[in-house]
Amino acid sequence: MSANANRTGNAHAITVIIVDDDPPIVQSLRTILEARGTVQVVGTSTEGSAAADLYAASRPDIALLDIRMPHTSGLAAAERILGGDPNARVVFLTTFADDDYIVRALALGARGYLIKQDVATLEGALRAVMDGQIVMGAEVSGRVGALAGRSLEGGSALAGSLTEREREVAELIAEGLDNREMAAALYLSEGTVRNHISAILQKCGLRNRTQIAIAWWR
Amino acid sequence: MSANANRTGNAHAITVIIVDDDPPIVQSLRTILEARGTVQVVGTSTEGSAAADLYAASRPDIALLDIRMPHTSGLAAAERILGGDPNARVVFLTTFADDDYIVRALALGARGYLIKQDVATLEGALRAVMDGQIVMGAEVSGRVGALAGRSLEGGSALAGSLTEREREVAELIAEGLDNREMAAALYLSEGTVRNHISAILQKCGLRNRTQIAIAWWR
DNA sequence: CGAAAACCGTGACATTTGGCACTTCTGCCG
DNA sequence: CGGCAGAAGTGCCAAATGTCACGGTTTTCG
Repeated sequence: MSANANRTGNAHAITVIIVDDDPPIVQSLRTILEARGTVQVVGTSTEGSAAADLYAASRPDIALLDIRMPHTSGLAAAERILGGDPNARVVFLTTFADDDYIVRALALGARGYLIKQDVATLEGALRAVMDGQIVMGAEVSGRVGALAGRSLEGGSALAGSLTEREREVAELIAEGLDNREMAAALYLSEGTVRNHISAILQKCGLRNRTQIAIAWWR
Repeated sequence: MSANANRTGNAHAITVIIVDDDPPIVQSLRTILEARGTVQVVGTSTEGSAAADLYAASRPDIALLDIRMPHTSGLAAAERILGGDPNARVVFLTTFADDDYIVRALALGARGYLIKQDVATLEGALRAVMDGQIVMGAEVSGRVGALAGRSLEGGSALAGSLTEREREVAELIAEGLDNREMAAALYLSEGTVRNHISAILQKCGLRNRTQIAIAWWR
């Protein structure tokens, strides 16, 4: 609202193409991106196989590609686009964090790997991409961090700053116990177990017990 | 939907601290960042060892750390900051693509890895970080792609009798998604996702989603 | 000493989850 | 053709989970 004040004198709108197999998504993305007038959608398609041609024809600043599509995946489409123009700015859109895809996406030379859902942050991300940065959605961070950690060594993102009790609770979660069982196993009340879990989630930046188990078995 | 909307404080002035061993750089960064009034530098230091205390004292939205410093490196400083607050937004600054560090930076949970030189793009990058994105300078991208090791394995310790859809759901559970996120990811209703989960639990003799995640990762 | 942190507990509360019943649509097999 | 299984959906319900705000104890450390 009060944000007005176009920061950069960069008056010209960012041109993009959108390729996503789901028509409603294409439409809503277009509407949202064009709302402020700083992004202009110069082409759309629901077919991955059409992406490269669409790119060649419209030469947008950025190509937004859904990574999961029926026939031609976003990765294949990106490969063809980048084959034709190695300086193309390809940004992938994904509905969830898939670390297998993100590695391949980055290897291909993608400039972004964003989460479709949080649409409010899309425009800012595209602007950063125009500035030459590479942008990844927050939900992907965990997976990238885990990947990076894996490629180094076992850096337990979990064990970090947990207290002894919290570590015990985390271990039991990783064994598949529910709160009642943990309370029995540790001679605690169920409420206390819950408090420990809340502390673990807060400290580790996780959202639920399943993610604790995943982090434990990295 | 990011879960870290916590105490973001709202709004328009992003508060940052700057830690860099070179005083002129600190000064010029401060000047440039504050020029527009959208970023407020609430603390600076030329000593990596002081970073964690400075962070704890000023609680900025973002900590900007030089990655190469004489005594305490930016990585060590970040470790201490993130140890105290796992949701801290740590952004590294580097003089040029020093890709050796990026892997460790990402493993630590850094939100950004930017090139000091192109200062004009800094503010936009910080804004994207505030939106929950992770931002990397373009020069760094190559190394991340090289992380492409083997992220290929996909667990199937799960009973083989699962249908395709059920397998997909199991995989997303193992990624840590909740029902709402899975529904969005698979274009299903939340109710249907639950039905699939019930089927998985029944078929595999498990009792909750956490056990599905554990089984998936062995 | 006094402050801080770990630890244990309670109770209220909202949200998430899992189970169950029942319907619809599709493609496939005998 | 009928029957069946997978997939998708709805609605309802109870249990499990996570958060918050407390109060209490003990230990650690400056």
